[in-house]
Amino acid sequence: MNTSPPRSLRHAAGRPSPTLEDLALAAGVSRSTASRAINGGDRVSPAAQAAVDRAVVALGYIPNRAARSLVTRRTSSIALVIPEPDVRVMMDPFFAVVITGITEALRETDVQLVLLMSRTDDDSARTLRYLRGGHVDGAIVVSHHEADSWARSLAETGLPTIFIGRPWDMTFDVTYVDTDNVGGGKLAAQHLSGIGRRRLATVAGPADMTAAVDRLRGWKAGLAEAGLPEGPVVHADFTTDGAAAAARLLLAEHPDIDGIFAASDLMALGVMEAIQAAGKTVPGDIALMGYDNHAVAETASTPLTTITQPMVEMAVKAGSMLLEEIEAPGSHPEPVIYSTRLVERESTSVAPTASAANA
Amino acid sequence: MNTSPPRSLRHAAGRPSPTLEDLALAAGVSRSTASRAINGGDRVSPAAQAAVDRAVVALGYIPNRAARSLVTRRTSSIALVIPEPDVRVMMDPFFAVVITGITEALRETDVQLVLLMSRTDDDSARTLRYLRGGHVDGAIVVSHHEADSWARSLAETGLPTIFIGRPWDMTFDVTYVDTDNVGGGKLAAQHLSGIGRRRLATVAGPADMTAAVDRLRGWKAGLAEAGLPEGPVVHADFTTDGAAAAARLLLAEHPDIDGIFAASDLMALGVMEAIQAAGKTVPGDIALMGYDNHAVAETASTPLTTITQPMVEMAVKAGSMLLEEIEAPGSHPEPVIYSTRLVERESTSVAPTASAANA
DNA sequence: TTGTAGGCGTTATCAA
DNA sequence: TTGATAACGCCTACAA
Repeated sequence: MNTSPPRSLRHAAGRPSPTLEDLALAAGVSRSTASRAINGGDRVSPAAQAAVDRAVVALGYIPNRAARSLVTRRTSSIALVIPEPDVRVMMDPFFAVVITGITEALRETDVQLVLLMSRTDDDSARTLRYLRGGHVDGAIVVSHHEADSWARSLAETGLPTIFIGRPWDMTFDVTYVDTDNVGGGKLAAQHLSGIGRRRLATVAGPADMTAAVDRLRGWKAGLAEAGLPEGPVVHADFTTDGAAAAARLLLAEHPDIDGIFAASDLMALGVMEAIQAAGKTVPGDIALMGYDNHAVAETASTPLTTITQPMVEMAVKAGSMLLEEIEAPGSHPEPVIYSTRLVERESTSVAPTASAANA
Repeated sequence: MNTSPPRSLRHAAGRPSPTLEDLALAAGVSRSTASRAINGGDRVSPAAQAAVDRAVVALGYIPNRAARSLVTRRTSSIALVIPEPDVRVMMDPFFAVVITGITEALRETDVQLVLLMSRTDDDSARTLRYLRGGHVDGAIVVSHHEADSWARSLAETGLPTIFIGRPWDMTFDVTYVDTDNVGGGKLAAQHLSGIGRRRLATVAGPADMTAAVDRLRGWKAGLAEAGLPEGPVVHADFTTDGAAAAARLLLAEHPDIDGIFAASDLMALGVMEAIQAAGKTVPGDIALMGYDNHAVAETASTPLTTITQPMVEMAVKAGSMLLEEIEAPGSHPEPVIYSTRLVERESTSVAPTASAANA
């Protein structure tokens, strides 16, 4: 097993940065006092504190993280693990939101975010090694697919970890944040049945992703509550093209459908293509719903009714929860679930609209 | 000045990980031999190497980065600096591409990517401190706005740095990668004039971003080459809504325009809105071009002719260039410019098409 | 080829 | 409140 750096990095020779020793000298105190002054100023006289503060700005002193980390066993950095083999999925604004939210949570901290993308199994092994190596104080995992066993792997390391999105393997009482996908799916069923549609179908997401499964579960529950039959279910891969193909089959087999719930806005776009290709209109013939309140939902030729969820808040929460768990190890915070909300647009307006002529 | 961590992170107490000492003991060699065996195996006998290798797997040994970094002065990590105050801009797939590309370049390396997003001036100061602190071996800066002075700041630190996108301040002979925005703008002018459009206008990007400025420069040059007048120029902020507003003004003032070049696909969408709101058609009345070959260009109600650029390659290149510069300090690689290519779609088809009836 | 010894910059312990 | 002093885990001359 090769534990050496595949490539080494040499450092550009520059003027060496001042050390704590230099700082203490300049401030006229001992290293210990300087150290204390720098770290919160516990048990240091105002005079000494002032002298050190002055020296810090004078010298442009910046503590050496490696040295500090070596003795404190803290790295002041956390990892964001993205076990996403597919580059296209990475394009999903979701990740931008997650990164932004976590960064926001870290803002008042000196904690840095290191990005761990593992696309291959090989990557995963390296990522896990990195995580176990104590190189970060905690991790946030964007959990998606059934296959990845990050939950168990990380539970075993004891590293403080927060999952964004309910992980598959719940046997390790992992801490996570999520949106109420079940509730969102139910909202969709309630809305479509509420506007009088009766022959409903859904284009669900991949069966190996919790978000997709939960939305489907909520959808079915909502239909049952409304006294409607389950109706046809087809699965697609959260992409526009995939959904278009799935919807074509769906429409061919069930030409009388009058309402479709697509489990994502991107998929709804594909479904809309298929509907129009079949010579039907939205919402005239078929009311269509998406999910996510993605930017495209608003700009679509027929703006999409969709489900919105507080993604940024969720990501911020994940960040702050991780910080808490790092500071208070052993505290196992409860999972946090954010509720979803319906956003009505033209694609489910009760009466057929002018835009239906688009078809 | 407070150089202390605003919040501290304590570590969960776990079984201490094996040290080099433990490894050496288990392998029956000295620390130095173990160290050498781990780092490339220079001057170590096959027997010793084998013993160490065995011990590594047996103990699950992982080198302590902090300790290693302390003595080697290398951190095996690089920073991606995103000086982007606007969250919405972060949603641009551009960043996903950049991150993916850099990660790809780092794949065979043990170098980690740390993300430095600085939205406020305060953030910038902290980011800069982090960079100067020697906490990373190099940095990649996504350079966008005129205001940020990262080029100078980083040049002063001597930290190996690569810019993605030509920086504004070129007085410090910074190394960068970019796409040929001038060439792309020229392509647009050539194409629109080539299909017979004569009264051309452009919705340019923000005047404080090099990409926007360069595209505009190329556009003007292309018009000149084609013997056409410069035509009207309006600026927008690379968003759909902003472009829609700008285009409304443009169309009101110049009702006879028959071709528009929007400096991004997202902006082209807004322009299309404005055109249709004005009761005109694309491409019947006005041929419309975008830029970026963004996913929306293909899915737009009238698919957009646009300019494509090898963004992933560019990002990968940035990563590998940085690694090179880190390994060979002082080598100042030449900037690399990737060429762009036209992608023809319906929005500039010569003859008016059925979709023109969309209006 | 191997091992010994010293030091990287910081924090933590403990006596003053 | 202060300041020696000893780690922290690793690499690297240097000597063997």
